[in-house]
Amino acid sequence: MTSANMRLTTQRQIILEELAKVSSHPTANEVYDMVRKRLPRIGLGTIYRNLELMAESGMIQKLEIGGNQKRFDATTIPHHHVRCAACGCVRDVHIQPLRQLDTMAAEASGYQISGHNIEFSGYCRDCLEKRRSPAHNIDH
Amino acid sequence: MTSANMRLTTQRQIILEELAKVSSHPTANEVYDMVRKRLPRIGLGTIYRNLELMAESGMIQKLEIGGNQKRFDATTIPHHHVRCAACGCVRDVHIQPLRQLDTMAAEASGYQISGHNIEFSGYCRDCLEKRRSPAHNIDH
DNA sequence: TTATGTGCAAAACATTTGCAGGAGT
DNA sequence: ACTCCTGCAAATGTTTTGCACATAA
Repeated sequence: MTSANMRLTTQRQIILEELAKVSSHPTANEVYDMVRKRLPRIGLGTIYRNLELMAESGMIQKLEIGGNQKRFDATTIPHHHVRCAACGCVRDVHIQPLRQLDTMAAEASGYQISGHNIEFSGYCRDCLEKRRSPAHNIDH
Repeated sequence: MTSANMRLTTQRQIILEELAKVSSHPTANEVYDMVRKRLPRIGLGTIYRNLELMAESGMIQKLEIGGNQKRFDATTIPHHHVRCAACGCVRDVHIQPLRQLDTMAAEASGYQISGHNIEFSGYCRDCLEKRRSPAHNIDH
């Protein structure tokens, strides 16, 4: 399935619109909740099928980052991500592409390398606040 | 649970031994199959519980890389991975640590960054062979 | 002896799929 | 009209959990 012969259904338009509204890299289920407000009868299967198809045809990105669920991103510009070790939230990290990494990896592994993505881990500002606040400072 | 008060059970010893034997970054189910040859009555739940505990206590690494299953690695030395886009196999990529990446990410995101891991994608040698061989050269 | 761990089975999730009816082109 | 797509529900695959019994310390 290419975007050329993909029908422009109401469901697809709305999924894409809702995904473009947020920068939170929602899971399929979160997209379902957003879309359901406008299309109450849509099925979760439709969400999965279309997110997958859109990712394959390059309209959106499917993120394979840590955690139990896949996440989706309307942005197709290559960039990296940081995930908060405490709350699991995901945020974009735009740093300049380092193609030399691919060369190094090709030499080190013997694979033909097509690209990479970097997942940073750390703590978001909200979770840092909570850790500093005395009420929650319970280092077991 | 820390390694200090973790009992050294037969199951744990054998899981660790079997994991250390391979460099294929097995999934929990693959570890189960390896361990079952020596402990036929072990339960899959025990495998999951112990891999998780060992990862938490730093004895092994849990890899959160693309694909549907978590993978495990007896090596605790930090390193990166490459995953074959065709067959899904995972292999180590040892390149020198680039701490400047963390600095760049901290500036770009506002998070407190504790580290990163890089997942390269590409094709392994076997899959490159198959793509070149006329018998399988069926580019749809 | 006693807290921790195990095997087993059931539950909990995330995701995929089959199918009959619906809708875009 | 003729595909392709959708909603629904059931199936699949992975991981977690409750519980009675077993075992390391």
